[in-house]
Parts: sequence; structure tokens; C-alpha cells
Amino acid sequence: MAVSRTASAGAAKARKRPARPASRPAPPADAVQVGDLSEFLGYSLKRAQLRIFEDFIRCVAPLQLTPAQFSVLMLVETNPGRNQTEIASTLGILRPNFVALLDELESRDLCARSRSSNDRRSHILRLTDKGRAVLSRARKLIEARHEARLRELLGDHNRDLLLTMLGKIAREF
Amino acid sequence: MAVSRTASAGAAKARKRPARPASRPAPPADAVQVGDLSEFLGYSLKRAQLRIFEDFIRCVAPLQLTPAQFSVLMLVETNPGRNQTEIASTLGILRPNFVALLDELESRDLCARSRSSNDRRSHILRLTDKGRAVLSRARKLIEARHEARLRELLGDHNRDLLLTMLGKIAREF
DNA sequence: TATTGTTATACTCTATAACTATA
DNA sequence: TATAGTTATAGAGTATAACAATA
Repeated sequence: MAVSRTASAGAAKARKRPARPASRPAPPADAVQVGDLSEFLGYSLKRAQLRIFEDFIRCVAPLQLTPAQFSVLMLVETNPGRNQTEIASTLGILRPNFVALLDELESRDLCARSRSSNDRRSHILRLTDKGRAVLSRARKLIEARHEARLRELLGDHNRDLLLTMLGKIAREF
Repeated sequence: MAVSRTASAGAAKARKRPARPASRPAPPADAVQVGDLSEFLGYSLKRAQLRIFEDFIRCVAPLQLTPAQFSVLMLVETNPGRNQTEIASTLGILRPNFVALLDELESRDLCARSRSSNDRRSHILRLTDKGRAVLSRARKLIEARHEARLRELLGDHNRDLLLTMLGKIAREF
């Protein structure tokens, strides 16, 4: 699977006859055929992920938050008082790479580091008031624009099923 | 969402009482809580995608194929005689980045470039015999190891539903 | 001796501009 | 002039080693 952010594929659903669903324009006869590739989960997973991130970024554009930054704010809000290693490792971010990410959030006054009094090696993380406010606005934007459109596309039931299966893959596969 | 390839999350399914499914060990009381973050599709999607790619790479390790290389071989087999621009754009790969990818496949004698006689600017792509053989072996490995385990985890029906929804997101969202 | 945060660094992916050869 | 393949390059994201401060 290759898959960057610019889609194109028109992958006509494989049929014996070239029947058209009428809802979707017929792909040009000379279009490249995606073929069996779309039957491999990794391919569709990657393309869907890129599409979702793209839309996520667009939806929170007013707040200038990347998905990574959003995930850090979410986790620090839910787990105030944790140190960098704990937050980073929960998100699958390596400690060295977490430094610049936090520097940025701190420079924008969204998140604050403070030395732990128990263990003076640790930096305890908390959201600032502004951080909480921005996160709250971000959640509302995502919920109202991003997740709502997704539920509209898939239906509530299927959307929840999708989330369940993705979680299962992430945790148990 | 941050999400790299090293997972950890234990995200106990939200309940009124701390009931344990018994199948999965209880997360340590001091574990960082993923909380609402796992309710955002982008987060689970990214983590699942990383997990799937990781397993994909492991399954085809004997053939030393990345997901991107696999997708190129698949597309060139299904669409012999197409040029670089057509194959690259279908996969969402930018033309400049496609050059090194093809160089590698060609140096390993899996894929061949040849100048088009119609338009001498174009490089026509075809799989070599070795390319077809390697791709065939790769498909068998993925099917037998990777996709089979996935079907086992999710069930055939859910797995197909998952693929359908991901395709819908990639194409229509 | 081990761990936390950090720096330095490298490698992969992705993105844009610009060149060349053809059209 | 426009397009195909290419080069150069820059920026993210991700990975490892090693250092200072602290335990």
C-alpha cells in the first residue's frame, strides 16, 4: 500500500456487467483500475485514515491544532499531574519527540510543565485555563463538524461498530 | 491524535461499576486513562492503521516488500502498460516521490520501465516475470497470515463490513 | 546503577520548484 | 505552451544514542 493524501480512485464495484448505480458518475473507461488492492484492509485503512486526518485538521483549523496536539491536550486534561514519559508513552510517542511537541503547546500557553516535588527529575503536566478552553472548543468543532458528518455518512450504528472494530484491532491484533 | 507505532492503551470499556471481562487483565490502578480520546474515530483509526501495517510488513518480511511497494506491484499487474504518472496518482503518490520507489523495484527486477512509442516522454510500466512471482507469493502470505488472522479476530461478516466502511470514508467523506 | 527530560542526529514520508526531453 | 520523468530540497514524523540532573 502506498497511499498519500491525494485520492482519486473510482474503483467500480466488481460486477459481471458494467451496471451503474446511477448515484455515482461512471469512471472514465480509461481510468486505472484499483482492482483487488481495495480488498486488502491495509490499503483502505490507510486511505481512510489520511482522509479523516485531513478533515480533522480542516475542522479545527480555527484553533490551529494537529491531531497529535489534540491527543496530548485530551490526555493531559484526563490525567492531570502525570509526567512527560507517561503521557508520551500512552500515545505511542517517543520521549525525545515529545519535547518539541510540548514546547509548542507550552509556548502557546495551552499546557504547563512543572517540576515534581516528589521526583525532581519529572515534569508534571497540566492544562492551562486557556488550554482547557481551547480543548473544549476543539471538541465542539470536531463533534459538530467532523464526527457528525461521519455519522451522517455511515449511520450511527455502523459508525459505532467501526470504532469498536478499530479499537479491537489496535488492542488485540 | 498523536499515535506512533508503539501501543500501550488498556482503555477499560466505560461502565458504571468496575466490572472486569476476566478475559483481559485489569489495567494497573495507576495506568494513564485514555478516556474520551478513544471515542474519536481518528485516534482509533490511526492506531489500527499502524498496527495493521506493522503486521503486514512482518508477514511479507521474507519478500522484503513494504505496503507501498506491494500496492505498486498490485496496480501495475492489474494495469500493465500504464505510465508512471497514472500509477502514482492513483495511489496518491506524488510523481517526484514515485521515482525512487520505482528505481528500487526496477533494481530488484520486479518491475520494468520502457519508453512509450506513442509518446516518448512516458515510461510504460510492466511487471517482470520475477515481479509477478514475488507478488503472487506476497498475496498468498498476506492472505494466509495477515488477512486470515484479521478475519479470525473480527469475524468474516464484520471484517467485510469494516472494509466497506473504510472504502466509503476514503471515497465519499 | 537506573530513570527523566533533553539534545543531536538520522532515516523515512511527503511536498514544492525547477530542469530536460519530448509533445 | 504543456506534459512526463526527474532532480534537488525542505519539512514533517519517527527512531536511536548519549548526556545532565536526579533518584
